[in-house]
This record gives sequence, C-alpha cells and structure tokens, in this order.
Amino acid sequence: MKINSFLKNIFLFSELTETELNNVASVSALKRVRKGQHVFEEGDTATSFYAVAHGAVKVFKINEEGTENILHVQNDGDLIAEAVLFGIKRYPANCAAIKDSTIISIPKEGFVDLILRNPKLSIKFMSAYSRRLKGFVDKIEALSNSVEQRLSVYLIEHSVRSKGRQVCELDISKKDLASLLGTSPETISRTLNRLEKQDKIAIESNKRIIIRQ
Amino acid sequence: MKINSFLKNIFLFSELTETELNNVASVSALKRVRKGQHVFEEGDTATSFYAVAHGAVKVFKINEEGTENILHVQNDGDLIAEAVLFGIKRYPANCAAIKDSTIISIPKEGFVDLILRNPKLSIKFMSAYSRRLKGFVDKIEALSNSVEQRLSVYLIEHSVRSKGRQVCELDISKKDLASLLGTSPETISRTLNRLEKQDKIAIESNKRIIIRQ
DNA sequence: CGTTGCGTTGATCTCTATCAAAAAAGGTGG
DNA sequence: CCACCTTTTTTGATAGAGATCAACGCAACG
Repeated sequence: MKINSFLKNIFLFSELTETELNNVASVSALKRVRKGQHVFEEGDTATSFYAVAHGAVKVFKINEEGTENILHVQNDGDLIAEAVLFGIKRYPANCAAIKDSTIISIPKEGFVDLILRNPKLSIKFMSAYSRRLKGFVDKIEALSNSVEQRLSVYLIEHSVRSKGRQVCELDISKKDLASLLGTSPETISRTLNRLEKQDKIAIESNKRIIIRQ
Repeated sequence: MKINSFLKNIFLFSELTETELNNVASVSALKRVRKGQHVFEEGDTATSFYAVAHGAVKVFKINEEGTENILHVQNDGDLIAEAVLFGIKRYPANCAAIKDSTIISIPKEGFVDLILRNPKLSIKFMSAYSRRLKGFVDKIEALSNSVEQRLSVYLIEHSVRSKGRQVCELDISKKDLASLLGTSPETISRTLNRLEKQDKIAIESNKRIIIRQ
C-alpha cells in the first residue's frame, strides 16, 4: 500500500503500530491536487481531515469584499483541518494548493475511537495544535507591526545560509505573500524596493532575495 | 474541599470520577487575584496551567514599543495556558485579571499521565483547543476589516435581548476593548459616536449600549 | 502571437494612530 | 459626603502608512 509510506512520515502517526497504520491507510485516500486547485471550501460539510504528503497548500478565508486572507501555509507532513475531529461540522476556511501537491484525506469516521484507544496519539494532536496556536498568536501580534517589519520577519524566517549568504527563495507568489502578511501586492512590491534602498536586502531575482549581514 | 466544587463547573473536568477530581484538587490551588493583578508574565517558567473559577482575565502580549495587545479574554470556566501541558516551557504571553477573580492553578506535573489514563479528557482538551483556534482564526480575519466592523461585531456578539431591546453591557474598559480589537481608545470612542450618529446604536450609559434593531 | 494573470509603478485618498489637553469617572482617605 | 488624586474617556488637530485605482510591462501558455 503506497499510503502507508506517506503516513509514516507524518509526525502524528509515528506512534501507531503497523496494524493501526494499516487501518488508517485502508480508509484513507491519496489525492493529487494541481496548483490552484481547491481541497475544500468554507462551509463544505466536513467529513475528512487531511495531511500534506508532498507540496504546499494555503488555508484562507475570503471576506465580503472578496479579498483573500491566507491564515497559514501548510507544507510536507502538516495536518489540515484536524479540528474536524473535535466537533466542527463544516470547514471554517478554504484550502487550495499553491504547488502541485499530494495530500492524504482521512475520514474522521472511526478516528476518534482510534484516539481513545491510543492516548499518545492525542498528545501528538495536542502538540500539533499548540504549534498552530502559537503560530496564530504570533500572527495576531505581528499584525500590529508595520508591513516592513512583517515582511522582514518573513524573509528572515524563510531564508537559509548558502555560500556565506543568507538567501530567501520565495516559494509562493507575491500575491499570496501579500495575502499571508495581510497586505496588498503593491505594498509588498514597494516595501521590497524600500528594503533594498536601505541596503537591508538585495533582490537577486524575482524569486530570490539576499538578506544583508 | 472547596476546590472540588469549582472544578466540577469546568467543562474540562466534567468527565472525571470523584477520585480523580480529588486527585486534581489535592494538587491544585485556589488563587484570588484583584483587578489589574498579574497571573503570570511572558517568559516566566511555566509550571502550571489555570482555570478561571470566577471573574475574567486578559491574555496579552506587549510589543517592543510597549503597546499592549490583548489576545483574548477568558471568563468563568475557561482554561488559561493549557499549552503548558504540551511542551511549552515558558508562558508565551502575559495574563492579568480585568476584574477581581478567583482562579485555580493546576500544576502540569502528573497531569499528562492523567490524560493518558483518561482519553476522554484529551478529547475535551482538544475541543477546548478547537474553540480557541477558531477564535484566533476569526480574530485574524477580523483584523482585515475596519474598526467599525470589528466593533460592531463585538457589540452584537456581547449583547443580549432584554425587555425587547438588544443590549450590550461593556464589562471591560474601553482601553482594554481597544487593545482587544487592535485599535486605540480614541478610535473606539470616535467609532461609537459615529455608530450612534448612524442610528445603529444608542449609547445609554458609559457601560451600556443599545443595538438598534 | 493573443490572452490571461502577475508584478511594478504612479497618483490619490482615507482610515487610523498619535499627540495634546480637557472632561469625566473612579477611588481613597478624611 | 466631600475634596483630592488617579485613571479613563473624550475631543480636536495632524500626520502617515497603506489601500485602492489605473495603467503598463512581462512572462507563461494554449
């Protein structure tokens, strides 16, 4: 079974026995989603939660004016909409792929029982929750800072040291980046230029930014 | 034991047997905090989590400029800092009473074991988490709306029908309300006046607002 | 190549923060 | 209950960050 190998890489399931893993795998489904394609939409009846096997998805809301607001981006191994297990009847937000991705859909049916039989699983769930919660707290706090600060933090947190330089490869579109940081594409563009003028960054290409010192 | 009666009113503990309740109670402590007094501060070593027995507390961050940013307000029966149970070593935010309150402090020591022995407890924890998470999602989304909209939502959500009128009793200071809604007291004041001019509300007194139709 | 969506640039506008100061409300002690 | 002090709230004036609108260049793609 192919799903099994994916499941093993997901932190949540690392405590399960082979048999349990098989049980989960037998009811789960691998799903390929192309960039831009939706996984679920706000208000849909929630029967499954998901895990990202490979790729990246955005979880977002759309307000009355039609503006998209990205809550978070989930990458390899991350869970999506696990709140489904705890009473939520409809998805509270939208989810769509921002790269071609492979995701695993796991029906909630029967999963609560699995948790009840595997208390350690619940601890894992909760630590995943804690992290998510922490992320949201940081995000709420960040929203009181300026766009320049939020963008700087994003660039630094998504950069890696390479050949003595601190490099940030932008793996999401600037439109999505704007939405994630709660601003507009225009402001992102202008702020990047400003940061470059201040010699804080160097824009090497559209998708690659060097962070100075 | 006085703590026992408080514990029973907390959703989280409603599934425990009398013995377990006693066990929790025996290591817990009732704590009275006066309005304004701190429960814990960001960065403090986290050894306990809390439940509000009676009163209200605010959980907040303070940014570099010293501005206070309220994440959420917790009332009777709500948990505080339960993330302590799942690996967090230091409190990630501050907590202070906004009314004279009684809170229960529960040492994390031994509590994880209790969860492992009571899987249902973990489900309760997780549903509490879900709610918190949902609250944060709403808050992040709301921050992209105008202050007028955020304030309107707050007023409506905190109002009750009474004698044929929809009444909102403000039980927190406008300063705190401003911080909770991510704005300034001045803007709250002005926005309330604007809403009244638009006949959307009637300001009956400093602490009581009538919502029109 | 035309089309379509993304990114940049320019110009403008408005919401909201901020500063300052007065007014109102709460507490406290006599 | 009053006088006094502190904190909160309101009001006014001002400035600035960032949204929005519009237009254009650009790359991807059928």
